[in-house]
Amino acid sequence: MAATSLSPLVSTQTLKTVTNQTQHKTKTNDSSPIVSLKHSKNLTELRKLHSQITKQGLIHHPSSITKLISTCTEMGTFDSIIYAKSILNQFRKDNENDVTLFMYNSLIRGYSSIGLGNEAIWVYLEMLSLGISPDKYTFPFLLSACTKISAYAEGFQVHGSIIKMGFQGDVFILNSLIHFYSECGEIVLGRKVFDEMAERNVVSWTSLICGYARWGLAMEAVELFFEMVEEGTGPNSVTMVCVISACAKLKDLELGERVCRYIGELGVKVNTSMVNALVDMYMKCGAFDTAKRLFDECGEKNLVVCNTIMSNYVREGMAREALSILNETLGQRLVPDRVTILSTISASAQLGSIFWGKCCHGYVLRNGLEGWDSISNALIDMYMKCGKQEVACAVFYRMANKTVVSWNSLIAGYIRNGDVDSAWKVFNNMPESDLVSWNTIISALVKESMFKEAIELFRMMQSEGIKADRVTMVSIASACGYLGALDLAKWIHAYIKKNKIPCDIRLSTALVDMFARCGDPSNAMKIFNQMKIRDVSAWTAAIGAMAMEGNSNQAIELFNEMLRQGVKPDGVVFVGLLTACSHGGLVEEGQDLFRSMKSVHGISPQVVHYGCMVDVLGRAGLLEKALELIKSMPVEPNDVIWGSLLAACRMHRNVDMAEYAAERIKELASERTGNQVILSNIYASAGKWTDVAKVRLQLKEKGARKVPGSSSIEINGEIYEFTSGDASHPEMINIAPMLDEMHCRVRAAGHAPDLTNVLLNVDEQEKEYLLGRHSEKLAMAFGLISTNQGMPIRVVKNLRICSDCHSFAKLVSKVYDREIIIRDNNRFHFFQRGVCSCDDYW
DNA sequence: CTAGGGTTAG
Repeated sequence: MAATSLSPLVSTQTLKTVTNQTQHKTKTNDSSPIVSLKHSKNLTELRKLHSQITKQGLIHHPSSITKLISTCTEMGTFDSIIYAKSILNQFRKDNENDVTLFMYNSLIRGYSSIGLGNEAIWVYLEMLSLGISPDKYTFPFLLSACTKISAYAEGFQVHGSIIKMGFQGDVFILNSLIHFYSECGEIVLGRKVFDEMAERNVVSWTSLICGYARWGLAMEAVELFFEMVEEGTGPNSVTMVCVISACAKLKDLELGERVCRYIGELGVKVNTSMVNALVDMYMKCGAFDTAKRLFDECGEKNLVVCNTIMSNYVREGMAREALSILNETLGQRLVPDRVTILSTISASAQLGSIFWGKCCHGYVLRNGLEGWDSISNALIDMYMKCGKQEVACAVFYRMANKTVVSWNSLIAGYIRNGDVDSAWKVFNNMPESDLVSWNTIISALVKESMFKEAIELFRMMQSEGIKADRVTMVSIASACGYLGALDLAKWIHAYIKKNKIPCDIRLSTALVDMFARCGDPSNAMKIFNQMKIRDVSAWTAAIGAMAMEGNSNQAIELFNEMLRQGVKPDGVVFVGLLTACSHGGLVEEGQDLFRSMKSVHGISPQVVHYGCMVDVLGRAGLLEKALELIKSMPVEPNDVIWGSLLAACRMHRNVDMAEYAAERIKELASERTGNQVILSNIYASAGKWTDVAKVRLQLKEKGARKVPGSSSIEINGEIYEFTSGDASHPEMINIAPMLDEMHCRVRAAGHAPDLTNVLLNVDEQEKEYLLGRHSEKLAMAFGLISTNQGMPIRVVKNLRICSDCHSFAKLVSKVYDREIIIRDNNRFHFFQRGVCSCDDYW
């Protein structure tokens, strides 16, 4: 008949005709126009048809309603499913006894397909209330609904009903159960269902493999795959996609290629999804070339594979490559979606390209993508990285649904742009902070040298119930290292062990560095020796530990061992090495190493390396040689280089060369004030007070002040800080008498104050007083009264120790029979029985 | 009933 040949895109006019023709048959005959409309994609037409027929009161047959409903639900759009529900509601009002199970099954499936799992469950409950029992088709739909909204409790109840109703032999239903449990993270329960199945098919295996892969049990997923193949179940392309993505997660290329051999052997159909999974795996395993080749080989690309390769490039920091893929995507006339744009925004952020960033933002606005929070979050990040704080804020404040990530991106952005105050304000005002928020702010404090505050925040974070991870601990270890607080260091190490925080190469390296800076090289080396993999940074930390201790030979030995193990040196490790040489006075070795940089390792020495060499030569008193080296530099020497020479001149009291170096610094019009301070020290040492006054005046004009000397000491886990001449310290009542006593006893032992270390041109008595109140002396005094005999005293000083404090500390160690350890900004000084480990050479 | 691409901190 004519009705059955209706095309899906039939005109309204035709519809009317057809409807009129078949009116009288509708009541009794199932072959109504509705049947042919099943393939219609047009809801408007369906609506018209439906209202027309109902207006005439013609449709009352349950099977016609059923077909109408299933037609709607198969369209799978939001509107069509809502419409199907309204048809059912209307029908039920008049003919409650005629509603069928099939109608409900259709609706449950429909709601589930558009993600409205809750509605699906409500429809199911309504069905039960009408006394209609579910059948074997109901449960997969229902479980899929529960899966979509992670309705664990409901799904669990459904499982109960399945058993009660005796459906536990149905493969379809059990597969849905496995899928449900796997998605909800209850992989053990999924496995149980799987194990108890009498017969399994590909979907059973695949669902479980996917579950394992999704929840980080990638190895189990791959093993299950091999088991499946062994048992004789052939994988399909879905299985392959899952297992390949598991290999990608494992970053195991060899395993991935082994898995891939089955594609050919078992004749699995290769589709675009599989190509995509393969490209992703090769990228994640670092085989960019293979991935790119595979990508290039599939002539017609789909959007997903373009997105895959792009996002991988972005993640690896290869923004240029990502943008070239975008070009190709557009060339294929593919329309970028929000994932494409997300990667493009990140690429723009990486390049700091405000041009690309603005293009993206425009595209987002034109296509109404700003409602996706991840897009807006990426925009905030991008504008921050391009230095456009105001625009980033504007995007942030326009967001209707800000997430933690939005707030975190804002905080990180402020910090990147040096506005720690704003970051702090945002952090305190955000509705809920997560681990990332805390890590961001803690690492910012460390960068700002606010170490005590960083540790305080770490403690606060724990009292808020947020568990630290290895990122937190890297920051905290580094803060502790700068504080030189050994007890805290040991506590941190124990904390990591106790809380089973996984120690990756970064954290281990941070711990090595921490113990090194806290003056515990043996613990530093213990951790270093336990490391399974060591990169250049790890070796550098260990070498630094030896350098700080003044154990230069061991530092060089470590370096040689590193080379033997095939680790390629970089510029940074040479800084540590050359520093070690200068501390140990190893001129020959330093020169050899310096030369080997270019000739053996192909590393061109940077300005900083020349600076180290000037130190090496200068500290050995080879001032002329140092000057020669500076003059031979291929690049223009900067203020740091001249500053090193200046420092050497100070040590060897060569005023003429010091003045020459100072002239060069002045020529460079440097903003750095440290050199001026050194210069004024030299003049002061030489007794040229008028010159000192001149330099200090220059400093004043620039608005700079000498960094106040400060020392810290850790007593019973508490860190006490002292600044030079600070009389207001709460502990001063106890410290002052102790200090007096120390001065008396030390003077009796032959100490004469070295007044040249005092800058200010004040009278002799005043100078002596100021010198006697240097921060390291205050800390030493406090250490003596707060610790028991036999306990070493550990002090950390922010500047280089002055020569008076150095000889003072030597005598204190002798008179009081105490081991005194002072870490200045350069190295460790171990004072024992009147001698220092640096041999008075620093 | 089963599948693939995504933002933030170090």
